[in-house]
Amino acid sequence: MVQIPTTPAPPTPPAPRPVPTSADVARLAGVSRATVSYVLNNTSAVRISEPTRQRVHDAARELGYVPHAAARSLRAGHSRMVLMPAPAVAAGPLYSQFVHDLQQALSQIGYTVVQYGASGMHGQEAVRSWAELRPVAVLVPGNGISAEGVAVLKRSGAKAVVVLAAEHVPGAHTLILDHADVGRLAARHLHERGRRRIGVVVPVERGMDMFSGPRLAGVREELAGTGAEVVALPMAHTEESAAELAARWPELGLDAVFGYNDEYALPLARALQDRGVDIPGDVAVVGADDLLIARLARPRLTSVAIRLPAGPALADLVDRAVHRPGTEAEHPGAIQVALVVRESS
Amino acid sequence: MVQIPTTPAPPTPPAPRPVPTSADVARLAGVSRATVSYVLNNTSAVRISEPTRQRVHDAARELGYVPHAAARSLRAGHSRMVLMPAPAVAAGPLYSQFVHDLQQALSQIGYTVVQYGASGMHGQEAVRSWAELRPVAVLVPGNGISAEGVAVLKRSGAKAVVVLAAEHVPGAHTLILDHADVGRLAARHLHERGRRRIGVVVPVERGMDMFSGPRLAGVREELAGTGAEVVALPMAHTEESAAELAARWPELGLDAVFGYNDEYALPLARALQDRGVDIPGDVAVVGADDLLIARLARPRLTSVAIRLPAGPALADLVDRAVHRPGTEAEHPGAIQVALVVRESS
DNA sequence: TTGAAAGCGATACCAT
DNA sequence: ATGGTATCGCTTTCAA
Repeated sequence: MVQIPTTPAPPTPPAPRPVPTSADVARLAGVSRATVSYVLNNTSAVRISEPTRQRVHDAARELGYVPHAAARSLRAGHSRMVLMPAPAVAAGPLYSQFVHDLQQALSQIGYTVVQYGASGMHGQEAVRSWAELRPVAVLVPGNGISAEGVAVLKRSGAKAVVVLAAEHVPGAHTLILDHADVGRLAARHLHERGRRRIGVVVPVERGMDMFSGPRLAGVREELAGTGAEVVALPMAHTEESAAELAARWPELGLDAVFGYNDEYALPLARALQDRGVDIPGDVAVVGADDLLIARLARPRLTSVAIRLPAGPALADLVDRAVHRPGTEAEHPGAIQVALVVRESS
Repeated sequence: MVQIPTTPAPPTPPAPRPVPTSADVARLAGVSRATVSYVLNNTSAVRISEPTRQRVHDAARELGYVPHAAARSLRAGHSRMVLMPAPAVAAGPLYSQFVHDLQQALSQIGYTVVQYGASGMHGQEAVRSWAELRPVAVLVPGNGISAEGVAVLKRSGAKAVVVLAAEHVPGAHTLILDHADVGRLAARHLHERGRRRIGVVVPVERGMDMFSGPRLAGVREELAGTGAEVVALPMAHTEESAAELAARWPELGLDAVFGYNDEYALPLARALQDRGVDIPGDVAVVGADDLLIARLARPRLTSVAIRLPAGPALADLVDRAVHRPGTEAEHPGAIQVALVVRESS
């Protein structure tokens, strides 16, 4: 038998029938692509006869036609996409709720929220990958963007850049949230209650240092010069890690602890109680984020509440910024941070 | 002065300098668009002289050029985007961690995960809006998609559709997770412990019924014909709602409660204890999701653990499906659901 | 080594 | 009432 060498007999894989385009619909309906576009978009500026409409709709349904968003927005020159880079750390309850509310609110007014998970990129590289998607607005949670980054986004067509950061970022609508304030508030409170050797939980989970760093720094800053001592306490978000830390308590000799977070403070408080430490008698405990679990603990946990902006308000800010690209430096104001004193301190 | 009538003097709005394109870069560098593409993509099939490279790079930097992802993937005919519709409800800790891990794992192997927040759409309408983005794979958490939906996605170019649902969805890789099983497991356990009047917390938050319905049904089903009674207990995720429910306890006369979730079970357990109810003496409590807080409660909370697939494993499944579009009906198997007995029951 | 040009899919102007 | 066609930004043959 003779093998034909030139044509290696293409194995003809399952023949993945190509994705239908508007041209296919037009062909099947016996009309032009323009007509297809008119019909499917209900263009009011042009009248299409009812029979034609029907034929187009039938053809589209038969082929299972779905328009191509990229092609559409390429042609249109804009999109209604609001991009939020997904955080490097698994979202806590506070942030999950925040994103969810914002998403709802933005959907209401016609935007599409996209959480973009591009882990492993940093700084300008990350910013550029966001800009490639040409979002109409970008909402950055955390200090991951600089003034230059904002400029890149703006030049790429973003009408609004909203940043949640400790300091104002030029060109962006900055929601000021300085995690050092959280630490300061907790430290001041503990100091006022007469505590002088204060531990600060520092999560060992990587990516968390973005928040834990400033919080610890805030505590240190607040207590500088008061004679009070500050001890950093590395801890993982597990029962075991909390138990180990509690086991070392006698040698640490602390009379208070800022637990970074309600989610870290609580396991530690539990572990301490299990070893016979009285809260707040022997050790005062303060958490943060004011989660529901803080209220469920016994004693109820004192916590630093962070009042993130409500979804509709933030959505409205984005919407206004999109319509008035001029108002760049509008300061939406600082985020409220407040101590909620309960029984643990 | 003579006005040229054909040009109606475009009002020239604030002149938002148009977004620079590769053509602009080419112009500034004095080369063709092709050369720009070669240089910026480091095309190996073609050699560009070092001086030219430099000029192109300089021009790109000067203009702040960022490539247009939509145009790129339109031309390429494919993308590496894995789309996950954002759930209608704020994500709990279990799901947040799951998404985060999966995102990390997919990023490792070159995919981009996008959580798409298109609230307010349902069924086929929602599916079509996902298909418009032409993702290479779609991962649907929950029963929000049918066999027809999968077909639409596949026809739109999706190589893999992974579904987390109670029943196998034809055409998709289905990870079977029947929330009724969660209810069944809890119910069986409580019945074995001799409980006969069993309450089931049903979250009032909207969107939650997607999971609470099956869980309640599972409890009912498991106890059908045993003579045990089942009482649905509407409750919000707040301390107050839990307290109200606890206040009605005497008239309810229940000896056990399945709390839907650790996050609902715990506030209720607390409220009951506050009213002098002994756990598990008077009332047995079972939660679900096996969160850390279940272990922190006193007594420690019995919980139904749901072992979601690990990020890397699932990422690998997606990757294989993308490369072998044929293996459509591969069953990744059911998700493990297991009771973790602690002290509350 | 570089450039001209075709085309990806959809839309909107201008004719017919 | 429809159709032809230029265009959006980019990649990639094919020629030069």
